[in-house]
Amino acid sequence: MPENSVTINTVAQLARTSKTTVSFYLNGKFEKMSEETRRRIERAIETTRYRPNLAARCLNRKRTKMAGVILGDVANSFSNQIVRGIENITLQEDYQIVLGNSNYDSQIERKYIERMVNMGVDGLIVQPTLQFPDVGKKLETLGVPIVFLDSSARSAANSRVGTDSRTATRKAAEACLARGYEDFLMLTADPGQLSTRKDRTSGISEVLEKAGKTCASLLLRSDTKPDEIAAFVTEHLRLNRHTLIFVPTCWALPTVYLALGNFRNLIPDTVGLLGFDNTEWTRFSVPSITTIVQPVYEEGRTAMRILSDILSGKQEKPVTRMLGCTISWCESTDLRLPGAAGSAAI
Amino acid sequence: MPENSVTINTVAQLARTSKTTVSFYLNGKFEKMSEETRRRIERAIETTRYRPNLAARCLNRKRTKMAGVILGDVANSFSNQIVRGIENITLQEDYQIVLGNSNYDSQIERKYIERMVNMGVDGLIVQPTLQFPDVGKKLETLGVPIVFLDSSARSAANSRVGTDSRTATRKAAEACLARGYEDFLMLTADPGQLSTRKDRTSGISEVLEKAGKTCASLLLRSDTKPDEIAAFVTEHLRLNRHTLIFVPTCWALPTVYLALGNFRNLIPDTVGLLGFDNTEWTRFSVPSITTIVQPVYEEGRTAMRILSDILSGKQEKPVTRMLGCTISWCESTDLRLPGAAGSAAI
DNA sequence: GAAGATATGTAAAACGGTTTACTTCATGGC
DNA sequence: GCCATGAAGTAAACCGTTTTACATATCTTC
Repeated sequence: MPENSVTINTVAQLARTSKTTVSFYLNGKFEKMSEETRRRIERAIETTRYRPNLAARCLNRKRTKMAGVILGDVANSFSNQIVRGIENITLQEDYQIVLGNSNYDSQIERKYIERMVNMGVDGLIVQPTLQFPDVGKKLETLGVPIVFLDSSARSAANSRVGTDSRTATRKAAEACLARGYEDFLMLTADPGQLSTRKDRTSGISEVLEKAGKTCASLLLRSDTKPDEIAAFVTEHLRLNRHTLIFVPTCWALPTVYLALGNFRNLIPDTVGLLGFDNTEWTRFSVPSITTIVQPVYEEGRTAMRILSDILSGKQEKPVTRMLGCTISWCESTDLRLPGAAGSAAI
Repeated sequence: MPENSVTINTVAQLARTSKTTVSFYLNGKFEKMSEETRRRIERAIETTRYRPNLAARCLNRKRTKMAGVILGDVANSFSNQIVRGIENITLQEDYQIVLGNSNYDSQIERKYIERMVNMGVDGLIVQPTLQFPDVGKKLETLGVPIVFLDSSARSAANSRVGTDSRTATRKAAEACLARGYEDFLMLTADPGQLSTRKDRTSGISEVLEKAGKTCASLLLRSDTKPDEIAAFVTEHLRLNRHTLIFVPTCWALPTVYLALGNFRNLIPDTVGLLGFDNTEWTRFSVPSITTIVQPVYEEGRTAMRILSDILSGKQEKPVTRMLGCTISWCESTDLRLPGAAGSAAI
């Protein structure tokens, strides 16, 4: 028998009381209960090893203490820090995480949202796919609060947690200008509708415009080969110098780094490299790579904290919270010119 | 109202039939139903946007289609590949993942196991903490099947999925001997009770014994500083040459790599470096690092496959399945001597 | 045309809790 | 001695499904 056959009735019987009273006990309503009865129930629970069946509880209760978390790819470094952050709060607030992987596919995403709502999650934390905002109208009819990660989609029904990558990018670009880089080259994936991606590029455009400079760029696809990048960069460097290569798309950084093979010895003096999201290898590669760092763990914590506050009634309306980024200065941007070394909050 | 107020009764009413029939429909038992009725139910479900309440379903059904997954640290590269592998199966088999992070703490682990069983998960996949096997006797009374990851704990109640790192280590050591490394140095954390860690070191000892060699070693703690390692290695290299440094503890590899700063130019000619678990940075660092690779994604898939088979009755008894490792040959072991290049299954 | 057999369907009892509405008893005040 | 109050406790309804056991109508078969 997979099911534990000791129910609230078993306990009530053993404690010589009613299941109502046991239920009260379980929910911490001790007022209507004598010291004596309480102890009998306690003993009965202990000897029977009784554990309440959560499904039954969910049935006529509002809350299941489950939080649905739907991410594009649970395996990448963004996601796993997010999950850790969420977990940090759920553990102390007694929630359970139900995990879904949308694989950046809005069909699967929708499927997961439906299933999770049906199984009774109290709320959702979702890193939405591109298409999601279109479905936004349905959010109000969803019935549960939802927190979006890194999305610009607003509605009356959803909270948001994001990072201010625009400011960070601007500061980084300014600092690099100050360090002596004169020319900028952007290697990036098509930002498409993704506002968070646009922020990263617009932050840099803003600075360059102010400095009266322009910025060459190459659009990367997920299947762009290192050779293609290398050719483009070679051609670019034939005409320019003191170039800062900016790679705002974090999954593209390894490919770019590989493509730069022949230029590595030019880093950081002739060519600088600025990426997004530090990982083990950006720190340990030689040269190590300067990156703009999003506070991902904190983002997860914030998202779950918001959800928890909404569910407990502490927070009435949907919230938007933007977190500041950090710049992790490493060897790939010229350290020998004046400027901060190490990590800097902005 | 957070709850969707359209129930099976709403549908039954609209379809002018009984909720029993609707329930049958929902569970695919069409035999007892006229074409006509079926269509009416279909339409009613569609117009009401009815979605069955999973909690109610769980109540008197054996299965909740939830699988509990408890890992030491959901954020590391081992875990997230595991989760991806599990997710790959759950998606097609219609299970939901309920995630827990034990933080390698057996108290938290136990708490999660209890909570998950109470909430009705059909089965568990657990990367057990060291202390867990002691609690092993309780497994039989748990009521749900459990699959252990990378653990030697056997009982009549649990299945296991692991990787054969011993064979892989042996093969790698043999290959390195053949490539000309004469001296071996092991930098490792205390294996303690962890049999999977012991396998990694015993694999190498076996080979060296056969070759009539011994192996110096330094025990690393989680707080060992790079300087300390550097000093030890310097001293060792003063007396030895053609040394292969073997780091079987994957979290220690970056620290060791950092500590080897001054010796990096000696790699791979004078000093070789062999690690465990390839990651982005072991591939992209210069020189890139040869590692023994566990098929982690496949491990996750296998674990969930086993669980699913047990739950569906396809599999009667607990299973143990060991997966073969791979060696990812990179620049840090002398490639210019004869031997395979690239990745090799063993 | 009576006796199954078959097709179609349903009422009611689970499932294991929570919540509501009600009871009983003791106490105190006047 | 009567009423109000509060303390301690419980029976029964309810949550939304599944499942069991039974009902009815139609079709075969002899």
